[in-house]
Amino acid sequence: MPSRMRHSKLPRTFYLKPTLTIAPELLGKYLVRRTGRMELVGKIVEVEAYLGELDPASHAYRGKTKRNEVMFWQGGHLYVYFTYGMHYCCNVVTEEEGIGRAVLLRAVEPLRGIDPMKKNRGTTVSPAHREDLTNGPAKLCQAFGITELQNGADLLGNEVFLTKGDRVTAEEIITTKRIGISSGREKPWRFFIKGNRFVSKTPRI
DNA sequence: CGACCGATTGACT
DNA sequence: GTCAATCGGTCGG
Repeated sequence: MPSRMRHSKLPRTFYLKPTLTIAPELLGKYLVRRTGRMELVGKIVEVEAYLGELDPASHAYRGKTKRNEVMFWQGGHLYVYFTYGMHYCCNVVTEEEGIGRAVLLRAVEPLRGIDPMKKNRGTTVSPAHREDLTNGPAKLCQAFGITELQNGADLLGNEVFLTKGDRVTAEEIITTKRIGISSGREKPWRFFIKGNRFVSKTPRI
């Protein structure tokens, strides 16, 4: 595929579909982060869907609050939250305005800007293990310089956005239960690319 | 207001 | 395998 196709920004309509349709479609898409002259790019390899009022594990389960209000914006915005007193995680907001649903980005494969990603992650990252840069939701936010300042960012803007990326076939997609939650455990709403070494570690169930 | 805990990570036994 | 870090959100009193 020509590079200009892979790097064409996803349109608003992509984000307005049902969340469980969008989640697996996000696999293979490129996450692009621009800061000044720097451009960081990673291919999305693992995601989880959070279905608002239908989902006790979702921040939006009990309705809109100051913290989760971005989840209720129109699809195609970035919802960033702070957790464990030290980590940020980012989500792609989905569906129409007023519906509190989103897809958590759990892991990406670094494609461009590896050195600045290493710098953002700090010296604890071994150079021998490139996957340690972005194989977890908080790791990828740190590597991409995503913080509360990017909460509410429009994915049709130029600060952070998604592009068409690489084609991923249905046969390459594995569906499992979600990770690290205490309610809604049974829902098979985690999706990742089979065999990709940048997928986060799966704990025993 | 106090207590509990989290869509995690990294260090350590 | 276990566990501390570290603080905002949430809920009960």
